[in-house]
Amino acid sequence: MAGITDVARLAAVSKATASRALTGNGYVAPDTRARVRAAADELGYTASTNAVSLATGRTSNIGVIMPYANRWFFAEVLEGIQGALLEHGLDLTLYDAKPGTPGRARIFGDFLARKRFDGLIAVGLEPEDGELEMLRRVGRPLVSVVGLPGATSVVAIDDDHTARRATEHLITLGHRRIAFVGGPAGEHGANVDRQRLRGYRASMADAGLDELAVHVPSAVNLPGGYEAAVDLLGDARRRPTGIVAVCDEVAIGAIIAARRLGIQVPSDLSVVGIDDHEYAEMFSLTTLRQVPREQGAAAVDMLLAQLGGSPPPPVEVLLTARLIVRSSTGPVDPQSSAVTAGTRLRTGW
Amino acid sequence: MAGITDVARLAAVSKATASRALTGNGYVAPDTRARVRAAADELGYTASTNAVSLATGRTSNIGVIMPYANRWFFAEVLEGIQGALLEHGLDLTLYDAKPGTPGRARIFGDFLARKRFDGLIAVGLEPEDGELEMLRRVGRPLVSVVGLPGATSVVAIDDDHTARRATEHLITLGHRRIAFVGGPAGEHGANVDRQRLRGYRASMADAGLDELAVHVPSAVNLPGGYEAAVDLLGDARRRPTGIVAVCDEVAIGAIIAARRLGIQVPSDLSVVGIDDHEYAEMFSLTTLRQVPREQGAAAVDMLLAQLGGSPPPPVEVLLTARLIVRSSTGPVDPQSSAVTAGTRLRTGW
DNA sequence: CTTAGGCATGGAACCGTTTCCACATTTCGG
DNA sequence: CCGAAATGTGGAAACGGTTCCATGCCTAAG
Repeated sequence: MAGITDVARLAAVSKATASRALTGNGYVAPDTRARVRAAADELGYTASTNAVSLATGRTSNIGVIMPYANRWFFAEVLEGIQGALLEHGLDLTLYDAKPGTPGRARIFGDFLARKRFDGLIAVGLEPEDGELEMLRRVGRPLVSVVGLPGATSVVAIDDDHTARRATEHLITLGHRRIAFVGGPAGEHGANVDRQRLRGYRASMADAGLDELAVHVPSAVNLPGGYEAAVDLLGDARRRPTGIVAVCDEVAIGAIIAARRLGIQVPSDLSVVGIDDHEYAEMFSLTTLRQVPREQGAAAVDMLLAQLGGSPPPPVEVLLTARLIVRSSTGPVDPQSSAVTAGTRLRTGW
Repeated sequence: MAGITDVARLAAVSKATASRALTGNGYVAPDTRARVRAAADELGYTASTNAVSLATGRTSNIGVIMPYANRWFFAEVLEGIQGALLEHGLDLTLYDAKPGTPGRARIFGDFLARKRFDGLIAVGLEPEDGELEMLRRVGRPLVSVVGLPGATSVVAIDDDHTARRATEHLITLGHRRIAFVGGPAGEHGANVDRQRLRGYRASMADAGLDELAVHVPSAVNLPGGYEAAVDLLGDARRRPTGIVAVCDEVAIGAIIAARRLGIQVPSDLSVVGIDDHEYAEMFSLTTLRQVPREQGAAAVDMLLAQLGGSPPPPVEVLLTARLIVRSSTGPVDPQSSAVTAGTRLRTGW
């Protein structure tokens, strides 16, 4: 492998000059620079990142820590981050810190301590124990996408408000019996889900519908939404006319459940989600669109700003989700409450 | 930040001894080692990875390059790799090389050339132009999960064989009109998809059913499968009794389409997929299970083996997919071919 | 009782850059 | 025309580790 010494020799200059010519720091005569460049090209020279980092103290690498890499939101954010970093010529090191695993402890204990990065982006991280403190102790700029509220600069949508708008959308359409499907049972579960639930409750309360508010917890994915909806919709007497789902996957699960139970969407049941998942269109799902990819890119921008200037006070960027009306929601049908068809699960598809 | 010099001073030994004590290379008296360890702990010492890499030539980092990070297969493989690396204390740098993007060119041109890793895992990579040559020129051990056949060590399932078994499963159940849904139109599309199509065709030919073989191309995802199946199933006369889908997502799309068209699964239509996607169970999908997570872990093992000893000849590890029979497939129903219900799309859900 | 070899340690070179500092040469305002 | 500032270059010192080599001691084999 050709080193800068080789380049310098070939260009007949000193290492120092070669370095200046290639990095652009300091004075170099134009033709000298050209000669060095040519030599570098000829030798196929690429600076050793390790040596550069050691000398400058700057890795050109950003760490990304998230609890999952295989869920829609996280995967999309990851792609957004990756794309933005790519443009800046920065590498990305991924830390997949699954809650409650021994691996997670190692990540916080060992991996982060290596400081292989100039800055860190935490996505949807809900710190346990002393994890927040450990993040802090790393001593690198930290930006988060969802989560770590107050502790760092954050980019996210306003989950409370978004759930409110989803609920209001149904209320405006005349719905009163509106259930919230998905998310945490009790005090557990992700912050995001709890906030959305809170937004739903607030919205119901504002409309004087406290009494009718119902929360059906579920796993936050398609099968979870399906099962919860089967439960909820199976009993015709407590069946709502509208469902606010904690996210699109749950909403789609609910739609599939409704379909299986012979309940027509939207004439018998309106369903609204949050996300605008890649499947939303296929299921004609009305939803509040967020674009995780943009959130990832925004986080990169914020981080880079911090890497440049002095650390700004923690900033909170709240993006607004846009309501995308498709045909999973509609006005409440005065007839529909009489419908009793399909209360029993049919078997098979 | 405490350096090894500080540790050495505190433990009253030389840098050399401190290094040996901490890395475990070379002779160190037990009590000296203990003293150094204690000093390191007290100072909260963590070796600078850059300095270590520079001195040893070993980054403790593995690069992973894949065209997508947000598709089921890729995300699962990624988690498998991450988990395995975590156990070995290795970091993971992710390169998301989307086909045909300018970013991809930069990744191959600049990013990989930095050699920030000891080895590289390519997942489902289909090299364009001189990309294979560029990968080679990086000069680091390379293992791939799916793709790069022959060029490197590979771990994958035998797609041809797997599709064959899926097809044979339906044939054994008495099906004759079996269509293949999903994948490439013409010569384009992913290698994997082409191989599966080939396996299907071969199996049909073996059973003397060449004439009945039908391929309906589609985007390789849920909506793609849905649309293709609506087309295929819409016309009762050319409707098959069985569908082999290129993957589970497409299969599920087809099941949803069938359901929407009023076609009963499995009595009117059997559907078999490949993957055992996380949604497969919910849809009672019969499928050939592959476990991408294991493939990722296996790739890590192979790579680590290469990093240790001398490079072995390219090895091909073909995993066997297991047939998981659920209730989306069943014996062909002699009555069912007479069924004509639901040929027209109903609107709404 | 030698002496070869294992054990334990420290000094110094080295990994491949960047950058500080010193020095020389221009350029330019006054 | 002169001195200061700007420009251009090279030597050498970092950056923070690992490892080669030399040294000295101790043990055990011959």
